[in-house]
Amino acid sequence: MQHKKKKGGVTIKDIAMEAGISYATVSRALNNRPGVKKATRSRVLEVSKRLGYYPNAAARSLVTSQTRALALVIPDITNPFFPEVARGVEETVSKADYNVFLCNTNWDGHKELSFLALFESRRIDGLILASSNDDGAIAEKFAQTGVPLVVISSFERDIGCHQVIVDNVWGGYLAGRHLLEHGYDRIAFIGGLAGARATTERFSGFEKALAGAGLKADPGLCLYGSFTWESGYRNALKLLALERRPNAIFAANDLLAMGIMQAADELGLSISDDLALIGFDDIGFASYPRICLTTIAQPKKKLGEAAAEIILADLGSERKEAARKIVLTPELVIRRSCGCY
Amino acid sequence: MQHKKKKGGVTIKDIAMEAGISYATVSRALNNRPGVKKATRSRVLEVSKRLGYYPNAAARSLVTSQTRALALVIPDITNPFFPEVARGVEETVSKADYNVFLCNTNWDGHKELSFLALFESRRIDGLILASSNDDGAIAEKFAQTGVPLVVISSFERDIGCHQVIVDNVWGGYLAGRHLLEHGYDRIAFIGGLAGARATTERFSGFEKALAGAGLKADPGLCLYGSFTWESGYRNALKLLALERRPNAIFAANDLLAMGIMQAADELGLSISDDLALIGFDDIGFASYPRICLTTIAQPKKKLGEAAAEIILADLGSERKEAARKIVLTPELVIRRSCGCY
DNA sequence: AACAATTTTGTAAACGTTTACAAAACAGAT
DNA sequence: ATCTGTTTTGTAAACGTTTACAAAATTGTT
Repeated sequence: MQHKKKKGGVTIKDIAMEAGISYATVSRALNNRPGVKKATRSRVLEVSKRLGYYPNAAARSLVTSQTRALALVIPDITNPFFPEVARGVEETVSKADYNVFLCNTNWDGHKELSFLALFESRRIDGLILASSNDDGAIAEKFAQTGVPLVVISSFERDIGCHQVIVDNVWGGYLAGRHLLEHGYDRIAFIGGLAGARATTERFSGFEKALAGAGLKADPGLCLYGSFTWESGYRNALKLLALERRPNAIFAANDLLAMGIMQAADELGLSISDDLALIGFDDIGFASYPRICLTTIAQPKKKLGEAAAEIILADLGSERKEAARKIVLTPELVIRRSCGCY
Repeated sequence: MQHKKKKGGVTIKDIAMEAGISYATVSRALNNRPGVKKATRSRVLEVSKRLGYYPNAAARSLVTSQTRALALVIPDITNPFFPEVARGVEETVSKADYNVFLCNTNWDGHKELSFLALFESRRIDGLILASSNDDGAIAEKFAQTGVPLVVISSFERDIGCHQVIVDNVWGGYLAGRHLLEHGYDRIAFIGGLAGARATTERFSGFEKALAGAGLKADPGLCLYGSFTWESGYRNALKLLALERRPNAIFAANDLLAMGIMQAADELGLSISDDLALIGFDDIGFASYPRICLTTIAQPKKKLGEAAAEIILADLGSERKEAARKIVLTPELVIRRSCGCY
């Protein structure tokens, strides 16, 4: 008859007992603290290995008040963009022995906010936030917790925390300019969430490009919804049913673009011949031959890595770090959908 | 001049002080333990809210020896199959106030094993494992830790832990049978990792279907690699360069199938007319109009949910639960790629 | 008003670490 | 052998909870 719970594993005291020394010394040996005799240290190491000792993270946290855990908040694990970012984060921080709680919000501000309790309770050491909410209210709440925070989305007002973003305006500009160069005169814009920075910034770059050509965006050709392909599909259907339908569309992300493709396909319209299309993100599937989506590529993994490095640096330093802001530059990658070939 | 670290937040003692009672009572009130006066309880709640109290998870873990943290190990966060599973897990366990560490192994057995230290150290309460390694060696090591473990992949030998799997053999059979019904006589198989259960089981179902028609799988038409689309692409290229090339292919997952499509496209071969194709998983993109991949659909989210529920049940019960095994049934979903339309 | 029974509260120990400080062991010099 | 200085080790407190047990307060009964 065995107990279900081993009720705690091997502790530092067991090692001390076995090695015939005090547990303070064991702690020192295990943590490579100075002032412990070589012979003792190796004996401790030997015993600890033999007994199968693993330090109890909770106990350690309690006294050091750091958990070596981070949280990464993303709005949609189902959008290939975010797993890529997550990978960048995870790989970087794991090298420094940090682990990450992946928090998926499903674009739900309430759920996002509800993670606050998690962070507070678990006393995570740092937080990387890709907010679904763009007025910065939630981010500000997170910032108030005092843990190092880096946001990988931008906000209207300055939150005063680290920031790693890609230059959405520039990306939008690139897209607009490229479409213009092709001579399209009725260029539509399909955004994600209305008011979301990813939408508005990309749009403003797009507008800038139009302005450069002496044009203005036609409000009737600018539709919004959410960052899903269903939304792109529905809005494209509307746009393409128009009397004078657009001959080019800039989509605020690739998922939207794929929805647009779908709509065009169904209507028998040829993407690139009848309708030029540019997306944003460069998710893996964009390069797929059957898709060949021209898009504004974001350095996804890099984004995660940069955010992780900032957190790590902040965690490593004693003083409070000044808020850093890193702006990554997106690039136009030309495939078929824009009608270039 | 402010200190960087707040060095611990509001504690139970602060509340006790403020409310003028002992901290044991505060603890009881906060945890809804019986035997605390209604008035006291509400006062505690009020004070705790006013002070912004969050229980310290580490301290709590230390005494209760449970962390309310689970780990989910997956081999490839970049394969849309797994985020879907992850979502099922996360949504289910979060309702019971558990959080999850997402551990991505990149199909690397070493990395997978290295997570062991994490689990031991963090004393996670439970573990859901989609192993990249199929002989069960790693899973067995995980099982030895004594924490409730549910694997969502199958192994050659019986590991003696909970298991939630989909019937790969049946899935393979469905695929083979469907292809056979179409009259294809040279059916190839492109697997993922050779020897991986996902590969071998799906293949064995496929063989069974062939056998039912008095046929045998042609070893020359069965290629292996990894579960990525690049691998599918490369192997398809080989297959399609054959003198007597196959007229149908069963791919062990959708990513592979998409690679195969790509190869066919490049060679000017029509999927469905010149080459029938069936995948496995039913990732989101399979239903995309430009893909229209006929595939064996796995209940991805369900898989995660079921695994999570088992863990939760195990965690909830006092005695050691008998190992449960849940087998989910995959389904054939017919789209274009198999030549049905 | 006193007692028993019950409800509510408080005290203290425990969980497994880290770390300041004190104590002991050792080395080298006399 | 003794002393000094250094290295190594040990003791004890602390981190923030939970919880068994003891103590106190409250209630009901007579």
